[in-house]
Amino acid sequence: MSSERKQYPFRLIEPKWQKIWDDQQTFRAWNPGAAIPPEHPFAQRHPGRRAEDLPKSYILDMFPYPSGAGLHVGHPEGYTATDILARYKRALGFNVLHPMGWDAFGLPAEQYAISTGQHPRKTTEQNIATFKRQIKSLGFSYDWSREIDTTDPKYFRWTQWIFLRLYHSWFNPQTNKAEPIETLLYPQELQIGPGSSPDSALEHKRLAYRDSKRLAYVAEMPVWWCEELGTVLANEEVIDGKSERGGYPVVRRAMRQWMLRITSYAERLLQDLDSIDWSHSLKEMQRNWIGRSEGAEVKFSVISDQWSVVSKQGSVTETGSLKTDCSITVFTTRPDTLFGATYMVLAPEHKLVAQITAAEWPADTPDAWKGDDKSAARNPQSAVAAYRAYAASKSDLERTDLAKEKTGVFIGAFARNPVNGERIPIWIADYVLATYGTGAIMAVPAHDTRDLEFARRFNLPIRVVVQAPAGKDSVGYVDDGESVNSGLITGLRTPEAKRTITAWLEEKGLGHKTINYKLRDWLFSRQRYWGEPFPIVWKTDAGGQTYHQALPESALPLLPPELTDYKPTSAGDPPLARAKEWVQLPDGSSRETNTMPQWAGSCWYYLRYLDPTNDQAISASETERYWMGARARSKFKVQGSKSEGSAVASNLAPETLNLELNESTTPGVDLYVGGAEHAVLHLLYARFWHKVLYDLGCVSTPEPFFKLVNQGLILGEDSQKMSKARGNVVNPDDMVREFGADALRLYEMFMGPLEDVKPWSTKGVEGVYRFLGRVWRLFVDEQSEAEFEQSQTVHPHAGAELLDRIRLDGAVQDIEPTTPQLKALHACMKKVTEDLDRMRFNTAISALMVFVNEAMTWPRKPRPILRDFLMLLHPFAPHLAEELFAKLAEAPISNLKSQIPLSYQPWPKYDPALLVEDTLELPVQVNGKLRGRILIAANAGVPQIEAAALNNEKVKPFIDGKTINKIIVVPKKLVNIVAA
RNA sequence: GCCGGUGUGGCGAAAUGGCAGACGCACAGGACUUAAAAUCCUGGGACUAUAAAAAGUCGUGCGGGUUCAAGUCCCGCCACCGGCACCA
Repeated sequence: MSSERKQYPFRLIEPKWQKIWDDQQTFRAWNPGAAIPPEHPFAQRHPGRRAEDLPKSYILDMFPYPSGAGLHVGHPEGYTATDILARYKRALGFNVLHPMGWDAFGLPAEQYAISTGQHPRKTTEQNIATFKRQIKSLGFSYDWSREIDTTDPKYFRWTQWIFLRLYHSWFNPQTNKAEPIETLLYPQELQIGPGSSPDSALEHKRLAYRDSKRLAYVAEMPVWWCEELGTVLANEEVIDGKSERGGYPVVRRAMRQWMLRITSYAERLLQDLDSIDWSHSLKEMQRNWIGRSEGAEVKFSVISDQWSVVSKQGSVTETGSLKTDCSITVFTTRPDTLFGATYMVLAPEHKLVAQITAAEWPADTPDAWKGDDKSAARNPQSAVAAYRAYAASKSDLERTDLAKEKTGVFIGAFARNPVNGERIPIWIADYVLATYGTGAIMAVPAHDTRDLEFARRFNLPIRVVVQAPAGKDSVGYVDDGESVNSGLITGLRTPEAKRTITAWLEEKGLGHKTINYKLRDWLFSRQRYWGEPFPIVWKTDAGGQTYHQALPESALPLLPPELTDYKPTSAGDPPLARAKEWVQLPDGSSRETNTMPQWAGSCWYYLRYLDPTNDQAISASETERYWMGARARSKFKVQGSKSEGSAVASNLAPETLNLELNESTTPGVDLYVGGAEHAVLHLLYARFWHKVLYDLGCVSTPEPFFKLVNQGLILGEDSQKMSKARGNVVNPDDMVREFGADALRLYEMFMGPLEDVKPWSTKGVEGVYRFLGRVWRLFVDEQSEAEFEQSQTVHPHAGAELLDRIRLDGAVQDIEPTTPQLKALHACMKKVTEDLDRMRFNTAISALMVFVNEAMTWPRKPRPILRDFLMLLHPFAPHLAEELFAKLAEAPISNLKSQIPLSYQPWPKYDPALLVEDTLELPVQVNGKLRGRILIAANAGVPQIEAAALNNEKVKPFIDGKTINKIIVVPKKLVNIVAA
């Protein structure tokens, strides 16, 4: 291709316009109250108006991690879609915020630093430079004055600030929101009586209580430690119990970790999905991740005849008989099956296991119940210890491997079923997770697949308590049915049975209704260098107890120390621990050495774009309320929900703002586009932080992203996922060099619907490139272009000024358009406008092609028509459109009155009257099959149409000799004759 | 297993319940050219039939249904893609 004649001189055109946009700051977005220079296109388009007088549109891309590999063709897909809409919205008269930045903390730069000693900042800067060059070469209309970088201390100062807000807050279940920790209410025994001064013991307890309630709190949590690599690994970096890199063994190690209390927000995160316009599948993913389930907690009392306390080493330290008041609480979604509970299972890690395990096997305990490790089967305690060691050695992945057979050990103890007093055995098994519910279950083998599998293996009783519908086996039946053999609920349908038994349990104090979530609190610390340090120090009190304390806001940003070695210490401390002078403070306290995860910076970046240089706040309140649509009360339809959502977005007084309310003003980011890989984590974390900031009055909307769209993955030409290994990676730089940025943009949008997965085709790029060439030839004079090319050969290093030698085609004239020409234009306007509103870029482009195909046949081309066409083209192919628009503007023409740049010209409005046809061609069907066509006046009446249809020569043979039962005339669509 | 999505020419794809395949790619034929490239024009779902045309039959993963009319709506399957996965 490179040897071929170029379709048009995009290599001069594209850099030319990119420079003009840069110099002019064309796409700078103005905040409320900003002084807008009168020469800026915004001021020319909207003379005398302030930024806040216009409706806003916040169009956001998921910002990239600037990797060393550079941009991928997947990136420009979403970026082009948002850029098209940003340009379209600008043309519609919106004040558009369309920013870009860098999610630049992360592992690759750190690992590169470990192996080369090069500071991650250096690598990061280089990668950002590459990404920025590549993104700029595509001509996106970003406001680069708002560029942010999560690794910039001016940025992460605020990431740390938000962490402090989390640290200084608790979740008040009464108000269902976050509040400053000062409002925390202490339980009776921790309250300070009036006038009395607290002693240090009480003060210590109060501190511990307060710390346990913070939204950011500390807990011992297991992490993966890889001895060989000398580092801690993330879950995703551990494959089958080995490190992803190098395949070295990893072990679970308990470490002190920072956690964020996202679980407090589970219900709101779930509920508020109904108020935002995200795809059905994405909402479902979030719902599944949150995993709400309603059920009951039920208490089972332990009736062990012998009990004992076992030390960590496995030896018995204490024994006795019949420990009373010891009970196990289980969570179940099926309290109606309580009568079918024939055994119980605790997670191996359950706290009560040590306490209730019997010293000796009860008489008649089958050998199979004593565990697979025969050497440990001599008594319950050694069997339990062996099983717990076995379970602990397995990775999460192995533990959840469904294919394997269920394992477990009877602990020699029994519990009493609260509904029927039955004595049932207690087991430990790793199919019960310590982290969900209460870490203990009642097993109902007849109506739970897992319990059934387990019961069959160990020969435990299976009792049917729910009658399956006729034709289905009740054993293993897990759906709703009718309760049987179940005392007071026998005969009730499942929902009723649940209610009844739960009420009964509550009355007896044996249980209560409850809601459980799969969502876990967020493990927020990483043992890494290249991340935000925690603004926390550790101190030791007089009693030798350590406790944490937040740094004051004035200490922010807290910079990471300079290091030469980025590996964790041999003791397993994070790399920051190597900087002893940084860690140890003069007052004897020491700094937290963990860092925040990469998610931290991306949790709130969309708020920083609003006011990126503000050093008093994340963003000024007025600015935040303008861009986030604090006053929006737009009614909107939410996909998949019957009710019409009403987003009353603000908890602030709207009267104080002087905003123009617009129908389409939405609360939060108007459009957020990015990959589906962030469907759960990033989008859930960001929603969580946003809600906390909302509770604390820092932001004015409960949700950050109103409308969200996932662009589909772009596959290689072989329809396989693009990867270096497969050699099917397409580099955007190559495409821009060969075909230009406009062609690349246009192709990415023409491939198919934005959200679909679709394979790349370089031939397809050539196709749209040819289309752009046809657009070019529609406008320019061939002779002058040939001269231009000659002069280019003579002056190979000449710049864009050579483009001035190209003249408009003589057929382009300032003449009255003909009716067919107007029709072609307005049909195109209608289609492109409607398709842009629905984000159907591929069909909008096809409408542009249809127009050009027709316009190519016109002997004379009216300038006003071509001018409007360029408006339609410009969001898709902005460089070419600008260049041709400039050529058109060289001579004054009727509808080019002002000097407003193309990027700020108003969007053309189509005239429906022009699209009305006088004569229509109607298809005529006989019994639903197409048989002929009639030409008929558009205003013809039904009898006239019927007559024409019946008299059509093509139709006649199919109705001759038949009875005509009915003629259906669909106005302007078709005629169907029903005959027999 | 559960949840979500998608199945339409050789390929990417279009089609408020109303002419299936717009637009593009690839392909074929033609014009221009010494020739090629580029460009321009023409063709095209499959099958039957025909010298050609006209024409007919079938056709949107499979099987049913609703309807004058179904790619589109309903019921039951199948395949593929994505997510979750012992969550009680």
